[in-house]
Amino acid sequence: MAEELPGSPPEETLSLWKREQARLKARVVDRDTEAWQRDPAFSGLQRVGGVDVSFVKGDSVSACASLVVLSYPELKVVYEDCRMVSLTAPYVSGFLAFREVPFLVDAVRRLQEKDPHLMPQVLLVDGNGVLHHQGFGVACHLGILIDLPCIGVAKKLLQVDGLENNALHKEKIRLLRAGGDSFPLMGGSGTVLGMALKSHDHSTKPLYISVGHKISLEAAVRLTLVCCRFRVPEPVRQADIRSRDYIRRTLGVPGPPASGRERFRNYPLTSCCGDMCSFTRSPSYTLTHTLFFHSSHFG
DNA sequence: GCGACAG
DNA sequence: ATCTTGTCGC
Repeated sequence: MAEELPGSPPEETLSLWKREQARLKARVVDRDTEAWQRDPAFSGLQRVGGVDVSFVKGDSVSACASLVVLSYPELKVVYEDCRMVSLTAPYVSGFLAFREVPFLVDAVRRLQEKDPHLMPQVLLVDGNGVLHHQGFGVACHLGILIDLPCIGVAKKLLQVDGLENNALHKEKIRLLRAGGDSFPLMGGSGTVLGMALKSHDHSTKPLYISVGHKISLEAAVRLTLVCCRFRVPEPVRQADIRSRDYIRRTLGVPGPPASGRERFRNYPLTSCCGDMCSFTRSPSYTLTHTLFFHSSHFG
């Protein structure tokens, strides 16, 4: 049975979360640390990872966390890990990591134990890096916890530090001509927090790229671009597709194939997900994740 | 009451 | 995030 998730955490919890973000933020490295990152052709780069969490319709707790690893430059999937999980924290803008990151860390840990030679050299994360309220989005958070280069790839502009999706911003987007065109996202302090990137010649909406950990913004944008067959870079796109498929296979098609709108009529989700989840976490999300964070570092 | 709101 | 079918276009 799925636990109830509060609509919004108490102010005290948000305060703890902010303090944790501030503490971990000091460890972020926003420059290139690997040789391949400075190479014009990324020679030396062989594996790029992508992570995502997809949700079960009508259930705020059940989700599928996925990690995929793609070969570079072929962009073929060489590793996939999908897992049903029970989320313990609600979604709060600015605190996405506290909802999703524990399960992503678990996935990376499983890879480390099962196929360490397939460990990606960089991870593309669905969400922001330093382009964030506290300068510490989910891509930074994950990067710090697993000590791997991470890139924040957001599909919508997070309006922080004076950044606004206003008429001027939309005009700048309109002026992006070809795939690869971009413009900097300057925060109020004059710092470049990220880049708006047209990832495809015929894509209207840009991607919002920011540094997660152990990579420069320039390399992050350049790598994202070479991973794009479509608007969303292939590692993130494959993680998304496969996690959604996993949910469909697991919860959506228990019986003979039905047709039309008959297929996904509110199946009893809770019965099956209890068995699927090997993680049973504390019902309270107040301190659980913070404690979990301390105990997780390797590599 | 109104706008904002990564996933 | 998710709800949604076909359809127009390269």
